[in-house]
Amino acid sequence: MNARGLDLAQLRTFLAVTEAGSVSGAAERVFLSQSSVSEQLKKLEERIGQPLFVRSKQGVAPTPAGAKLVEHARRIVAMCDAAFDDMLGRSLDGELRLAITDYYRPHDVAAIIRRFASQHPRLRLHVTVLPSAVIDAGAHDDMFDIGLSLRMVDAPSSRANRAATPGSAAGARQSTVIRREKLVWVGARETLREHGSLAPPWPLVLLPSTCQLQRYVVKLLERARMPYLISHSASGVAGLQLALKAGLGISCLNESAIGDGVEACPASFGLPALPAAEFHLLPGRPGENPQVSHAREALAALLG
DNA sequence: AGGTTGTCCAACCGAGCCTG
DNA sequence: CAGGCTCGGTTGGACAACCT
Repeated sequence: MNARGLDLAQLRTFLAVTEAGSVSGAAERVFLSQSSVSEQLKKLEERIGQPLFVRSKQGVAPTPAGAKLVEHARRIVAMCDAAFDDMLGRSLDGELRLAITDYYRPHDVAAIIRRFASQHPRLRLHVTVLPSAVIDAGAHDDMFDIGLSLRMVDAPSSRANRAATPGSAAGARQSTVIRREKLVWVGARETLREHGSLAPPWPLVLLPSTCQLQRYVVKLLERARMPYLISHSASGVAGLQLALKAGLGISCLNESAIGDGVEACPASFGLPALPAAEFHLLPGRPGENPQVSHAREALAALLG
């Protein structure tokens, strides 16, 4: 190791700790033991000459020095990865069109895409937010290069996809499940706590019927013979979150899309049980540019 | 010059301990 | 009890010394 400067492995571990919020969580990410991560942090702190994290039983939080180092570390690691890919002839350039559902980790997705873009500075990234049904339907068109859609685990389209065998017309290539989350009924925290219960008909905050999750919710309530009224229609998940927070009604969201001021409805409401949701990275089209295939692999590593 | 051996040291791990 | 730290043992890479 150099007598001066920063060690790349330690910086990667440092970033993993920052992102995981704990030493043990970071250990899983970087495939080391908790003690090894702790020792690497200690060495990095000794080298820098000041503590980078405040330790507690809830995990770790960056000190001002730690927060300062995060930005440097991200740039250094991204530049290193980009240089490595470039030397292997895997550097991405040109235009890449990404279609993504807005249910996917709304609070993190911008940072993930920014990190992807910084790893591939020559890439011109074009991101479009679309309903999952549109993304799935466009899988065979030339609307986008890489698609990320949401599917309910017990929904027929999902089952069909899972059952697809290589060589079959519809599912010659399998999509990749990159994340699985619970779906939950949600409403404004204040409304739920103040009233304790809501009376039917259930006021629903929904997206347009092009959203398969919202169609699913309506079908579920109708099947359970639970009266509802659509109290607010939003154009996207961000609008849905605002309407929920304002107490305009209840809706169904995946865990990572639950925003501030919104929380799960209590079981006492008796709302129907919801399935899990999966985020699918659509497979490449036949004859796809190898660069797009590589971009898909790189994105899958970041999106998980 | 190239191969083998011995030594050093950094990195890792698991166990046990500490702390709030 | 969960999460982090410390310690002792193990492993593997780097390097010098030695041998063929």
